[in-house]
Amino acid sequence: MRRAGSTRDQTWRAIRAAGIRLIADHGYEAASLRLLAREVGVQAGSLYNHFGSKQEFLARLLTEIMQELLAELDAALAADSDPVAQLRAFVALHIRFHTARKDEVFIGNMELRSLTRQGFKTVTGLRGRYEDRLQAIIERGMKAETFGVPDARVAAFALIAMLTGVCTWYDPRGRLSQARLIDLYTDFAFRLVGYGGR
Amino acid sequence: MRRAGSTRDQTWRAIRAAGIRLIADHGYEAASLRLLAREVGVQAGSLYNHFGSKQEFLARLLTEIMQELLAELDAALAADSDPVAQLRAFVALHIRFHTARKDEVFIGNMELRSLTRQGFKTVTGLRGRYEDRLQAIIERGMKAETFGVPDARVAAFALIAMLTGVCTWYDPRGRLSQARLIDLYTDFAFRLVGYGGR
DNA sequence: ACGCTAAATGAACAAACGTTAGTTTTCAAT
DNA sequence: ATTGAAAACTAACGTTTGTTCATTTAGCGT
Repeated sequence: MRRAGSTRDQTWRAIRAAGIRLIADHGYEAASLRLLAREVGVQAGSLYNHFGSKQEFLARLLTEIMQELLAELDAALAADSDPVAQLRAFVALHIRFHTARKDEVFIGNMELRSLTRQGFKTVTGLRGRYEDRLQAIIERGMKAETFGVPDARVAAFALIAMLTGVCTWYDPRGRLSQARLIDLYTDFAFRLVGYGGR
Repeated sequence: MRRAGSTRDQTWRAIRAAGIRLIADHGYEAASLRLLAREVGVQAGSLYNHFGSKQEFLARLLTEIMQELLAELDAALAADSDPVAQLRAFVALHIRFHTARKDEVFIGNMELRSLTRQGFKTVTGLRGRYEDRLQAIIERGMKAETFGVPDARVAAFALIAMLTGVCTWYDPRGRLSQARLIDLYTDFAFRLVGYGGR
């Protein structure tokens, strides 16, 4: 039987939201489909109207998250091509995304190993492009002699790791507001790339 | 039957090593005891001669890892009480530990959510003490006016996240040696805390 | 208004899971 | 050399897991 007032899209959004929360809380393997179904208010078998397998579900979640992050980044970087402005935009976007949607990026970082080869390649490919964006900003800043780092690739890795760390401890009701966090980390970022004109 | 030439200690070390590798590769939930037993060369039931439950096994692994990290840190910091020397020692130890024993720290960061409340409290308690060490170094550096950061706690978090990131991409056979990494990250660390005399 | 499709149900599947129990063999101390 | 404890084996247990299937019902385009 089909339930009254249910559309494909509504149910999918509920599945997606519950899936992200459950996987973030317990991990992919420990998040059972029966538990997921209960959270959605549905039987376990019904989930297969919305995905082909649990594995495909995970791959879809992670891929979509990375695609959204990358799309938002490109939108944020389009406004200004100056490396200083772009680094500022990068930090702001990254922190905003990683605090507002911490569960999603959390599983995006944690559950890569739960993917099969194909999904893994897709998601790490997207992640690689994200890292490349930052590396390119740093390199252009060095060419313009406004930034100075000994190794642009490692600097990009160090920066992203530093920024991503917030999603492991950030608490929306905590001591620091999102805006304050962005200020702090923007400062750290410019220090890291050796930008003098702060 | 007991197997020829086997002692409690030998088997335990094999279990520990295989457990760390399997959990790092597949995650705690996905690392089954039957697979672990096969890697050790033993039957699944035999594992219960060495731990009380899978959950206790994980808690023991993570606790020991954090204890060793903390002990090595305290040993490294004992040599010199100067904040500059101590920050240098902190970075060197952290990178060395996180590259040499990357699987262990990897699960130490990833599998916290798989612990029950008690184990979780123990491990995060140790981790908190580790973070406090770094925060104390930064604060003493600020009091001496050799360091300058807007928020010592966030700076400590940012630093640790930055340094810990290496264990997600470091490859012993890759472009960068361990020594080179330490140099790079030491530089980043001093930039981050605003140390002028580099 | 009707009919087709799509979303749900509930029951069942085999496989894999953590764990326990009883038994057998080796090690180490007497 | 004998004995008691320790470490391994085999076998089985009750759950839980992801997944499938036939069936039922609601939504939507014609």
